[in-house]
Amino acid sequence: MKDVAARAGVGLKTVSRVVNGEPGVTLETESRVRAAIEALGFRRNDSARVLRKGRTASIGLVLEDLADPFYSPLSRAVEEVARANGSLLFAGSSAEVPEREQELALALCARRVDGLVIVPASEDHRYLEPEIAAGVATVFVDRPAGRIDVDTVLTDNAGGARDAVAHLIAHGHRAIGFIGDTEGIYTADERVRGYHEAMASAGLPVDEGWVSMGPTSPERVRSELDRMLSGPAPVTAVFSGNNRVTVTAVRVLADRPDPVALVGFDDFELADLLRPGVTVIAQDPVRLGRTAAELLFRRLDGIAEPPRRVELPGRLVARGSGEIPPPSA
Amino acid sequence: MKDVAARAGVGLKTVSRVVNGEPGVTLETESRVRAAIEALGFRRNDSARVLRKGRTASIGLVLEDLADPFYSPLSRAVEEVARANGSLLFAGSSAEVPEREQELALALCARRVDGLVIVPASEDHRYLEPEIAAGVATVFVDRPAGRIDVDTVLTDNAGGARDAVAHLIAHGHRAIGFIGDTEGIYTADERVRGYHEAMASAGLPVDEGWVSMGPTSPERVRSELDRMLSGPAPVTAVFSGNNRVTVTAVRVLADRPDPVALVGFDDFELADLLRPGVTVIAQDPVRLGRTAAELLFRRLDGIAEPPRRVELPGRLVARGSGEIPPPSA
DNA sequence: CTGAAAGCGCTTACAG
DNA sequence: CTGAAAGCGCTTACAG
Repeated sequence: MKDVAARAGVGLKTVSRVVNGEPGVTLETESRVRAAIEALGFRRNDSARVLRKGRTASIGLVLEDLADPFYSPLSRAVEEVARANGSLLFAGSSAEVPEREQELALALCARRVDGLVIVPASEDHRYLEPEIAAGVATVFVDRPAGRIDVDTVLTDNAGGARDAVAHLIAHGHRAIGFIGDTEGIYTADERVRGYHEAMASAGLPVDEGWVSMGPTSPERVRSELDRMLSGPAPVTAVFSGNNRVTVTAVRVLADRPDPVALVGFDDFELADLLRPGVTVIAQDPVRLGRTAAELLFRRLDGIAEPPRRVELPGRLVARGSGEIPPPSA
Repeated sequence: MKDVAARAGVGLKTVSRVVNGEPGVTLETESRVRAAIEALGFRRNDSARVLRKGRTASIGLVLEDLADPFYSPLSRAVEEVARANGSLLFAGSSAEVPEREQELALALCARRVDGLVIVPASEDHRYLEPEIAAGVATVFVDRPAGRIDVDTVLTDNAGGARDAVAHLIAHGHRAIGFIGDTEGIYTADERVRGYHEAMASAGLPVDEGWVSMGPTSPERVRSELDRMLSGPAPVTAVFSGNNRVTVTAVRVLADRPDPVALVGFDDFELADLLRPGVTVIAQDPVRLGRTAAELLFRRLDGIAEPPRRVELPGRLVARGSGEIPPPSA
């Protein structure tokens, strides 16, 4: 910038004015400056700009896995809102490792992102308190924050799970299995809670072998399903706790001679093309992401109100697999 | 930092040393500095650091759509390599709009990203020349750059398309339709080229109604398929040009009374669970992303060699739909 | 082991 | 309409 000013024979401030399109520069001066910029291949350095201005016009997104079919539309929605607000997006995957979430979030804060959208992997977010106090707008999405009070956007997981299980009960099932994600993950805990509530409110007992929480690896899901479907108190229907479990469940059930009812949490592409179509509780990842990002930019616009908690409903989509009656019926 | 130094009663440089874990500080001094950092809630500002150091330890990724099931694993792979190299990732979607690609890429350069991984939406990338000259490492992936010579990582699209069509020919088909993406998109053009080459090398004529290029919207794909399957020279097999076309094609063919052979470019989840399973030419988006990012960091490590062009093979995965014989056979 | 000075490339507040 | 000075928060190169 100094070189440009020298070459154009003007002051630094004048170059700054031209680069930023500010008024108060003669057309002739401006064209001289532009020529110098061109000749020198000048490119403004936004880092220096940031240092003076405070705002970086960038936000950070920390989630579990950028490649997950549930989170990638959520990311895209956050990106769109950022774009509409003139911001760029940093994105990082925690891979469900608490230390990695923290490392990412703090690295983004050190870059002075204006705000942070977080799908947490950890349970204690007090490490963010100094950042929030320093003005970093923060919104949690899909799962709540731990030990701090911030804006949060969630799906009604327990409600969705209740609907799923009630649907199976309405179709005549009494022995219903649940295969969920690892205990401690908020959504997993909420969904198993919804399962128990629905069974209880229908007056149905739950055999201890019917509920299985753990990693969503195909191996585990397959063996747990096989166990539930045979054994002393076999289930006649299965509620799968998320999209990855559902995909494996579909594979396993396809190999069995008798049809078994299935409802999955989370929708997925082609669910309607399988035979039978897969009945699901659909979340709306785009709306989750959009709502979270909009909340973030409201804060950045200076809206000061107590932290909000927004809960979006799940939606039951019946496609066939959830309407299969129990064998005896 | 100044405040911390004052409070600890040391020089600025000593604070810097403690913050950066550099040697040459007494344990006692260090603990005094740490206490001051704690008390003042000090957070290092990386923007200032960047201003001095040159490197920002961040790279940018510009692609078509972060939520696309093909690009989201590619993004994740780029992110992993960035992480392994201590870099953060900016990610942005061009939505196939050339101006948006350019706007994003230049905004990232203004933030002084160290490097750029680009899935281009435009055909002329000379706008990047000043940036590249200024030291921004740049790698193109999935589609080549236009009018500049840079590192590029591609799938062998024409080769994959030839394999797909040859496979259908080997199963007895002579009237084979192709539904591709919009003309002008590199991968679309390469795949239609492969289609024609395979037909030609088998000595088969191509009816002009058998090839259709355009948007991948379900409406267009459906109407074009219906047209190709009826009319004067109906096809007995279809080669679909990408994952979105394939998904619609599966839906359309499922509604038809007679089985029609189908091979799709790009693999997709659950392709094996459909009846029949869908035969595809599988690309490896993770490997594309990883290779591109590794090439980028090689450049950042100072490797100076002529731009490289890496081409990864596609892989035919036979699952049933591509092995359906023509009706007369 | 420690620190004062200069500077990275911009913008802000002010004066002309 | 234009510019010189100060400063954003760090690091570099040097001296003690």
